[in-house]
Amino acid sequence: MTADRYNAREAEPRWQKVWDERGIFRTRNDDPRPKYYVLEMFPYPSGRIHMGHVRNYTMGDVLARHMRAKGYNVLHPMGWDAFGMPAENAAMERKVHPKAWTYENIGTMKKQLQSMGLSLDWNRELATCDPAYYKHQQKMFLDFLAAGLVERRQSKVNWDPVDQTVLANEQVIDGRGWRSNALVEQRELTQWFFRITAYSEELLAALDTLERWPEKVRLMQRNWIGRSEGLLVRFALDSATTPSRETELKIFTTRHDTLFGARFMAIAPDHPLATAAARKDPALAAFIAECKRHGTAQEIVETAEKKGYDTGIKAIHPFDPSWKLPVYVANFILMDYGTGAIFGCPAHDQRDLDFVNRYGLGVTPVVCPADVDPASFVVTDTAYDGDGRMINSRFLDGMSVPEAKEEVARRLEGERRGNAPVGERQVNFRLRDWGISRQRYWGCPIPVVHCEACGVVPVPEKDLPVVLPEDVTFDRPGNPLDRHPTWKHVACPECGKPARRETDTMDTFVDSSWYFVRFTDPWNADAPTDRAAADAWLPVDQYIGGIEHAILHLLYSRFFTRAMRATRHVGLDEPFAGLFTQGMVVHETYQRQDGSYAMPAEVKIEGAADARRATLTATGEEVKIGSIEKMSKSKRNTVDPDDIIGSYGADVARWFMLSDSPPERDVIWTEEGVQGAWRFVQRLWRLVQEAVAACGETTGVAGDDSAALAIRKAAHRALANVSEDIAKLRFNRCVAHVYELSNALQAGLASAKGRGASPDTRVALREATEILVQLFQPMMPHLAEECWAALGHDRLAAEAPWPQADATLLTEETLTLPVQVNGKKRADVTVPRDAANSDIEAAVLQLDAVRRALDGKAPKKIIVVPQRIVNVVA
RNA sequence: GCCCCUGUGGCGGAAUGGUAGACGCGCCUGACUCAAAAUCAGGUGGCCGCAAGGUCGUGCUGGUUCGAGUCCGGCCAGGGGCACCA
Repeated sequence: MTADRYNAREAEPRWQKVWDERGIFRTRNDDPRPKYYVLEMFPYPSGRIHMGHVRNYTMGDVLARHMRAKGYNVLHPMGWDAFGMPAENAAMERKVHPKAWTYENIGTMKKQLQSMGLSLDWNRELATCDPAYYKHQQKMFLDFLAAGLVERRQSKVNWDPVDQTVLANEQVIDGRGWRSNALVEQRELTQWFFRITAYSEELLAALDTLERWPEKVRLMQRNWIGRSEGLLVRFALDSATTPSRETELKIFTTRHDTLFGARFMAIAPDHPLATAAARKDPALAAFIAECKRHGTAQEIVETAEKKGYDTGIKAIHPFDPSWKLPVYVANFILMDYGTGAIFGCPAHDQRDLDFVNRYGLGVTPVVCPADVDPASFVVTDTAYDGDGRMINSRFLDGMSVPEAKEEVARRLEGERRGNAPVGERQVNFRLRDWGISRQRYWGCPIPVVHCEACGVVPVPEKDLPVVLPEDVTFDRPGNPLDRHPTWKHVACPECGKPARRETDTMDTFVDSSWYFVRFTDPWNADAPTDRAAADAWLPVDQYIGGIEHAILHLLYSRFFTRAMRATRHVGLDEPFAGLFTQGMVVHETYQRQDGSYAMPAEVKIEGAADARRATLTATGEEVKIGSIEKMSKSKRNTVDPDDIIGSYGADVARWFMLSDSPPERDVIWTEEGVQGAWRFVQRLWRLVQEAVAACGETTGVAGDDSAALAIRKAAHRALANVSEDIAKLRFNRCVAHVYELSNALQAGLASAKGRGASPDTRVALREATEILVQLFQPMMPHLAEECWAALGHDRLAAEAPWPQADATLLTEETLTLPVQVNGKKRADVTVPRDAANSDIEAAVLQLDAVRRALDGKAPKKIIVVPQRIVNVVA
């Protein structure tokens, strides 16, 4: 064998240059072909790309190249999610300006992405930290403000009392600030909010229309929005016990059927009634302060031990004026949800039960399961939240849960106190408005001015963008914009008197909530969008990214698109018609004796299976092979894409990322896997050269010589399978089909060599080779160009139209059906494709295995599933 | 704590409710070679059997079905999200 090795290092940059020079991935908005918009979540420019990016962008690229071959005008852009905290952290730690750091990272990462051979239209590149981008974001903020979609109000933040700064949840570790180590407190600030809750109902309902979204993402969003139908109940307060003149406590409940099981009331630590009561009760004030002494993360609140403080206030049961319930301040009640107050029914809610067990408040079960005797039904440690009949509930006794809910709602609606009904049916959402204020420098400035005389004044459009000042310092914590000597001082746009700029910047989720729209006309200096371009390109046909964005980024983008519609920047509601969430890239970990981690590149692996051991290449020290985890800097189990591309080539990295694991699941990066991919690249190259040698420049249509027919069938079956699987993003199966075809082609070539190929076979072999190259072109585009050129083509493989599978080659004349007896496979039967069921049954009854099983008796039943299986029930 | 997902050979995985293990990795045998690597050909879930074949087998457990990896109930284990990481 004299075949050359395929030299990826030489070939890949060569083909990348050809693609670039011919501009074949540049997309025009006036192209008349049908559009297809494929987008991968744009990266944060953290420094270098990681394997997760390689996986994500390879998947999108396969789809983009495939759709291009299918004749679509494909939009496949790339940009940078360039604002965010890491740039400020770098500034503090390494004394480098966030802007310089960010753009340097972008430069590095762009080069890395380009070395992957992605079919991107780099002409549309954008960075969210560019004033040319955020100018339009500021304009939309003002439009949203005018449309009533922006509000300003108080909300809680994590406050570091030592650094005097606001902390992200990520910066709070075990309740302490990450730099100062001080105990974090909750603090109220006035902040800007986008009124996403104005669209709660719509965002929920429209989930049903997102048919090409994973069901689990829709479910997660549904739960996040959290619509619940319940009852608002106004409990009267015993005036003798209230701190000042409070007369009632409003609660929201979805379990009004259990009102007779009530044992206590609970209010949030920041509920106004709690604040009022604390003014007269120092111990309560201390308890509330204690509750605020941890961060704002919900996880912390809900996993904390359930604690309460009895305020001494009594609430009066709405159905019994003589029944008084104690009002507790409790650490597990959230002011953000409902009214920040509940009634506690321990028998049917686990949290309430834990609470009464701690404070000895007792339990009354009011819903009895169907199969339990009401007289003996008790609840002690486990609350019962199932269905049943009402007990211990006076006029509700004997009713079902829904009947009881209806009866309670009806009675309390009809009863009035003051001039309002005691009960009111209400739909409540868990979804909260989106707080976008950040007390940070490296973000999009919020374009408003605070004037003592005029209040909050929007920056006039002609003055946009409000540009970040560059002369800032990071020697101290806190917001550099706020302490900048001149930037915030500005004349009020309305009255001209000295005023102050807003120094908060926007949440970086705002930046990523509309970049996909901007890509449709990124050159537009006058407006955020060109309506014609945006409406023609959107929605994104296929969006691909990590599952970690299942809720926030995707929900915010859905809201933002609606807000842009309301302010006439786009004409649609849903930005992403198809969504795919890919899994993570994971790798083994290696740990030294001293517990520190070693990187895969530093380690040598020997042996197999149980005998595998790892040693440090440099010193020979043995390291422990640890669990497989998400690639991360802290575990040092990362593999640098540059190293892989440098030694094996981009095609190998791409191929391995697509092989084996289903794209929605995690993929384990292994050295063996990469080498397997590399060997396959070489094998394909040899195969194509052999095929060229065997078939020459043969063209024409193959006849049905039996060898030729077998090859053609294999090729067209692979073609049909790959076409179907790419469309469904089942790339691991595409890989398997390419392997199958190359196996079939290799066998075909070997026997053709032995016997001397007929003209028909030569034509079939050439056709199969061309199909093979086209099938892997989206996945390994450089190798495909090299092979395509070797096959004598002048045009690029990237520009070749997708071949059409010949349907007549996909069906067989006879079928071999498995035969089961009582559900267990015992034999096969081969029948003509269109055999009648009765003929199949007759053939099956002749089989030895079936006769043995029936032992002379007639079968009870024969089930023939056409084209599938036969089951004989003996 | 709440919400969501996943669990199949030695390993990654395949399987519209219809032959469990496609395809790959690894391993074994053979060819080529002085030898090794590379490459090529064949084999490869466990147990019993010379074989034909049988039998067990998709985290555990119960159910629906002619038939369950797939559907339903209960559990166990691992992972993702929880509103200021992106």
